[in-house]
Amino acid sequence: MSKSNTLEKKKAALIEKLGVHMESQDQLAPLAARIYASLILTGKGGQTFDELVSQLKASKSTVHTHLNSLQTQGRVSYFTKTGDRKRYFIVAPNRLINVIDEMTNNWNRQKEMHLEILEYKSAVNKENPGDASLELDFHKDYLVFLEEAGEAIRKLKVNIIQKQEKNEISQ
Amino acid sequence: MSKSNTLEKKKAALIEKLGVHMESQDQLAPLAARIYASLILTGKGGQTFDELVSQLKASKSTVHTHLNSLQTQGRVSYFTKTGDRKRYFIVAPNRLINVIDEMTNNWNRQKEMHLEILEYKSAVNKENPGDASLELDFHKDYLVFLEEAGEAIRKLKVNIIQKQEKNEISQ
DNA sequence: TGCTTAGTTCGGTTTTTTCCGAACTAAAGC
DNA sequence: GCTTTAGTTCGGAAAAAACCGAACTAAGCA
Repeated sequence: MSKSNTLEKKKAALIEKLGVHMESQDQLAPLAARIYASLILTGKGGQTFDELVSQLKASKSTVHTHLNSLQTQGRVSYFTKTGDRKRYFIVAPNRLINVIDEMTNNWNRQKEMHLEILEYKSAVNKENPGDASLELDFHKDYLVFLEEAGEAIRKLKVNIIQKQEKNEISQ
Repeated sequence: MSKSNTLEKKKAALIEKLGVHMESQDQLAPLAARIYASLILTGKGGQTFDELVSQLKASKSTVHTHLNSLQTQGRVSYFTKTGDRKRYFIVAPNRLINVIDEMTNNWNRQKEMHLEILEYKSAVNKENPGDASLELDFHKDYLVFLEEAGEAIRKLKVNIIQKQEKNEISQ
């Protein structure tokens, strides 16, 4: 707990920077992003409700609401210490795998959208043959891209899981 | 121009669906997402300002504002026909490459953020040695992931460009 | 020169998001 | 049983985003 003043300031500045970044990146409300950023920078030790309230100078109710939604989103979880009623909030373990999964899910949704668009466009082409202004190729290329990007990420996921398993054994 | 009523309805429904999807995906205002969706479904023929206004039942000013920002974002452009003052708005050519570039830029920004976090965390560790609660590994794994994902996407980009060049020659 | 078409600007309304405060609950400790 | 701690709920204020209408410009043409 002997953190120097400079480090406190550095942390506040990084919370701000990370917060702004994640507001748009993860579509979080400003304060939700700050909470999440703070937990990232704090690590496994976690932060209590009150620490977050005072550090971020926000109301209890707002911190509460955002902590809740962060938890249902699977970004945040907490642990307790026996004989201590406080909750210690932390970044959910396995976040890296979650991020990867969210990314692939997202790409799958995009794939479905483009398939549906292709369907619509070929229906239009059937009524208006010889038009060829509908750029089917764009969507086909996009689909190939999504397919291959997904494959690349899937391989990375396997690698990461294997690496994690190895680390657990050697601990 | 002899589009059947069923197709019109199908288009409206798809605009809606694509619109909702892109509102969150690309952080566009509802109407901006509808405009963009409509242009995607319309293809190279493009749509005029007035067509968009009447199809989307929105005000000229709103359509104008959003068309403008879509253009500065590089998502939309337009062409004109000689002797016709109207502008025909279309999805910007080369969108696929743009999307890939945006993705890699995004990942680069994330890399910088995580590097900065690692820097902060090792500064903390220097003041508090033997703590080890700061999970440096998470960020290191994340960086590896971003690095390799970026590499995979870069290869895809090269493939797509080569394919496009081949197509242009054979046309 | 006046009229029409195509697009633009700006002030302000509506809607949505974000946040807060005050009152409340539930559990532990004295 | 009363107090403190830790968290929760809910009604609504404040701020931000999205959208609109009316007045305006600029270019072509009658």
